[in-house]
Amino acid sequence: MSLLELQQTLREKVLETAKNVFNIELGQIASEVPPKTELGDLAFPVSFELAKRIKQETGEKQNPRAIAEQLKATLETHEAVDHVEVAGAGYLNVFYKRSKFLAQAATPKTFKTATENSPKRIVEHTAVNPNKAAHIGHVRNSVLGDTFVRILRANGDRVEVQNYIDNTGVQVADVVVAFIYLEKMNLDDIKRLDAELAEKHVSFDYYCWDLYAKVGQEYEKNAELKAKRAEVLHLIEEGDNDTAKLADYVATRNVECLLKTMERLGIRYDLLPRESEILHLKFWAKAFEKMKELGVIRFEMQGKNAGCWVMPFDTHTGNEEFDADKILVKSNGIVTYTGKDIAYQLWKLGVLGLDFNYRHFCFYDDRKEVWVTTTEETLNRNVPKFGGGDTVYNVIDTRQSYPQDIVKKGVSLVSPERGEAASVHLSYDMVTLSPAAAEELGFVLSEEDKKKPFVEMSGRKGLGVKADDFINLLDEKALAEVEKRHPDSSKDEKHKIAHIIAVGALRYFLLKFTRNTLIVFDFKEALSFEGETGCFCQYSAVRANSIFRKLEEGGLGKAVETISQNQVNLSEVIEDEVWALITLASRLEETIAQSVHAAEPAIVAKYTFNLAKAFNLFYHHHKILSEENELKRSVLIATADITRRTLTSALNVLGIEVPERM
RNA sequence: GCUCGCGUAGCUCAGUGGAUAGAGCGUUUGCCUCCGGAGCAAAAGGUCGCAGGUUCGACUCCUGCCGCGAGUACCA
Repeated sequence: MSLLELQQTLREKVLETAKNVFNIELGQIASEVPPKTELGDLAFPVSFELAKRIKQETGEKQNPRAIAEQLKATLETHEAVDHVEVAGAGYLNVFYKRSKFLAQAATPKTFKTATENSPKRIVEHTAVNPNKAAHIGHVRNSVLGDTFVRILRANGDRVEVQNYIDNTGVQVADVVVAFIYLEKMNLDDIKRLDAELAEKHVSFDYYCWDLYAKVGQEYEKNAELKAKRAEVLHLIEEGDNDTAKLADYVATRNVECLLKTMERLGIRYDLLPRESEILHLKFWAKAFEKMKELGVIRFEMQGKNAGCWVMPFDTHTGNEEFDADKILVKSNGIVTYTGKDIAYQLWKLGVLGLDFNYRHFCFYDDRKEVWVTTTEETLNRNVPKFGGGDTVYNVIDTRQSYPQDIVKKGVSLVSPERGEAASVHLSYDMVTLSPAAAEELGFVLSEEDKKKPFVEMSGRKGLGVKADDFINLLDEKALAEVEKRHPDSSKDEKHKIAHIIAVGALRYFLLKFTRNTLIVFDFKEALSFEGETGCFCQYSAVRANSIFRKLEEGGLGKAVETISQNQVNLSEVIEDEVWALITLASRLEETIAQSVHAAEPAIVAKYTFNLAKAFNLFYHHHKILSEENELKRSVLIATADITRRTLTSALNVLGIEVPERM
């Protein structure tokens, strides 16, 4: 029986007793982990609630402690429970049978795995405009999304990962304007440039990063150039012309670069849905039709929105300056981004009534395939079934909460049976720079900016820490540390270890903050390998593993056997501190469930760190291999094994590997 | 104006209505006769923005206020 199941059984026992003894239907009751091991393993603060209910229903006043005493007996009948104590004003504290618990935990367990019938979750994340290199703010999105994907999988769900490519938007148009009018290049020139850059080991997306910043500055002083943007955008949207072909090349190359960057962090995708297909396959027309039919949107005959199709939004109150309704189709007949997004979301949920066509985009090194949408009918019959999620999670920053609310509402009006709950905006706050960090990067700040607590990163200004630059910095720093400790390892080995550490540092740094915390990026903190870091967690696991390298052959098996044969005697040997570690290490499954429920990856990150910390404490207090009492030694070995397995699993859920040594 | 988020130790942040509010960093002081010091231990540090309310019990829920941020485009 898993810990979760045990908790549920005990909860039900309490409910049952409340009904039988006091004739009270409690519905849901809370259980909690007591603040200290000495206080037990599971607590029910249920007697307070019961006392109130009894008074309400019978007028009889009962002491919560007396109520707890009566509940105590039934819980103690459970085979996994050692004893129950009534504490404080009426807490019901349950103590598990330590030996039985340990014997069971000593056998390795795996996560639930998804089957074809498991609910399908679609997670859309990354969605960097394909016109430049990704910066650290984009990485927060991807790491959050990717980690949530891993959390869902560990929870036994079926997951599809999408990275939306806005290949026909203004940001791509800006870079295309720059190529054509500033650099005076055509498609062949760009291809030549691309080859030259490759020789110089300059990434195409880095070149575009600078170009994008350059065109942003040019717009400021050149109105004529800025006018080109609308013209270029129109040509790109229309498709089937030289400008659109050039734009497609630029966007595709940037996507290729992006996928490489993300692969360095262990982040992968199943499908790249592109805006160009949403346009050309007329997804919007279909959604528009449905929305009109169902009366979800209305055509404004008068007022300032005359000639537009709008969706009423009643939770906001408008005034002269701001409108409460959201325009989906402009008076010139052009659909807004939010409109297109509703169509895309309907497709993700499988209720649009249209589908994309798909073609191969690329393979990862292990031959896992990435697909991209296309307009042409595909001959390939082995295309996976994309879309049609039971739940769709959109990882998008919090500034887009309003349009996301509109999308959610629009979709639920078109498909009430799916409702608003099927669309989840997994929102998060920005990664910004401290003014000092921005100046460190060589940016000249205005006096106004200098006074601010943080400066927003801006691709348009070229202000930001590029993802690859930062990963390189972490790689270098980690390599220097590895050199110090393992000068004799091979060069490949050292690089490999350094990179695992670098990825751990970056991912953990971005995951330890809860989603709605604004991160002010600090180089020193983000580059740290000490304290609450990924490295700390990896280090604990590596040390745990090194115990088992030194343990005699078959030592672990022998320890487990000793434990299962001596269950009765174990209780004396399992002291509180060791027991605290065993129970903590048994809570990964529960933590993952919580994390899914709250859509909050930071919960798993915090858990992992706490487990690593608890292991270090254990490690310093016990000499495991030299322990002379065989029974105690077995307990220590089993505890270390449970911990390292859980720690490794938890880190993997965070997308962090455990190196052989470090 | 309205909507949403935030305000907790010097700094950066955790904290499903429950027991004495916790970490990391920083500061001070200890710990390698070793299964790895990228570590461990101890000390100092708090009016949980303010004021009411609900509750047996509030950092947590409700109301009002103060401060900060974001959104509120016929941009994407």
